[in-house]
Amino acid sequence: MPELPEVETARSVIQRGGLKRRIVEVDDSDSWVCRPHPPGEIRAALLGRELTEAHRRGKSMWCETSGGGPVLGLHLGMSGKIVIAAADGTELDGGDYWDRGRATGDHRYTRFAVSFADGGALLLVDPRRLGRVRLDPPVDVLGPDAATVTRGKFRAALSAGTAPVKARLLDQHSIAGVGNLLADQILWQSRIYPGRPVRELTGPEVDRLHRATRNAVAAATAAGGVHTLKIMKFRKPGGLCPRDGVPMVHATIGGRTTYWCPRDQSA
DNA sequence: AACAATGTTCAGTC
DNA sequence: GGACTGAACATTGT
Repeated sequence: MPELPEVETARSVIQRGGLKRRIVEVDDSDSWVCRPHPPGEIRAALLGRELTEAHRRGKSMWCETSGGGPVLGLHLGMSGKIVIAAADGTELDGGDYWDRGRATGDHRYTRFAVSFADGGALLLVDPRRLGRVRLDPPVDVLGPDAATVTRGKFRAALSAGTAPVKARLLDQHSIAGVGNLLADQILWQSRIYPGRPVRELTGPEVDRLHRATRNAVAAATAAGGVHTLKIMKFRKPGGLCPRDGVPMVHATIGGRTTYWCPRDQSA
């Protein structure tokens, strides 16, 4: 589920409801999600502290903690979401594709939990268990955030190499935050073939990609998630490009299923 | 039952 | 060492 827009929603939920509450219990028993920390290590580092600030870069989130405590890194993986619960049982929900239609309060897939002194909690709910919780995560290795990347930084990230442009857009070290669906939207909006080597892109094409990236991220964030992107309506078998009515085609590019319009995104 | 899934990482190759 | 590719990871839904 989560690309940059969903992660930003989750960060906002933590910022709004998860800060300044004393931590009295932590369930870090899932040693896969909490790797490389052994069970109890994250718990011991957080007990008695508060989360004081929630940050995000690309798809990575992290929270500062009080009293000179460690940074708590949170990653939603392929299917995670953050739930903030209040003592009275009400929930602030970071939103989740996988939970649409499912009763609220269904936390069968909780993989990590922080309980607060006021009776509330912060939960990482993640059916596919590819999310991750760790202390002091490395965030400096990420590229510039896709929501705010400047034209100059964007040009630099796409200036050299032979990788398909879609693979480069998905590379979190180059640009942080673009996932499979955003990438298809960005390339379709820019009318560029996803398999084109970045080295062959012209200056105007790179600038189109930059504008499309900023636009797609802003639009999806405002509308509530990447599932609201225009391309979702025709990014499927039998889908027709709304610009010219041609059937979309698909193949694996950059290691991921990719849809494009063979008419105006020609190789 | 087989396959794909909105993500990351690691081993292998050039 | 750097760039790049494809498989692996854990689990669920179609």
